[in-house]
Amino acid sequence: MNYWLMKSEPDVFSYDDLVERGKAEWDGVRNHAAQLNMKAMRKGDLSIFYHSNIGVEAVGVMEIVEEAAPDSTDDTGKWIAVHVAPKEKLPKPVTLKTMKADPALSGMVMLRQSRLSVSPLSEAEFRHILALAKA
DNA sequence: GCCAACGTTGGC
DNA sequence: GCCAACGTTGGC
Repeated sequence: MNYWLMKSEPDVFSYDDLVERGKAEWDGVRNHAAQLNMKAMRKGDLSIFYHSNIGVEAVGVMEIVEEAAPDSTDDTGKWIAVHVAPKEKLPKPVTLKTMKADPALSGMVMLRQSRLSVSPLSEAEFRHILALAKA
């Protein structure tokens, strides 16, 4: 099982929107590195849902429920998307500031490449973020 | 609103 | 194939 972190601007699509919908296509990703990460996702993988721009914090956990398939918002046929479903809302959001300040998370890909919208997490990083959310 | 990081485009 | 110009993302 692998772990991921995916970003969305909450005024466009928030974790609560995902909860309301129950299941959603993670579409609109137009970056090759992020696409490669999505192609590597397997059913059952878990991902942190992160709110960029507004909030700037990890807010929930979601599960990959369908692996890479053509992005329905793309008419060139070049881009893929996965489907996700909400798993757990974090009891307390974990802010970017907190993650940056935590030595246990210093290797996080997202911290090193802030513009990458879909990035991998190690199992230790994933568990650590959950622990921070419950502290 | 500004700016840094970085991806893409296009001229050569 | 290089690199300058430009656009976008995302934090502050």
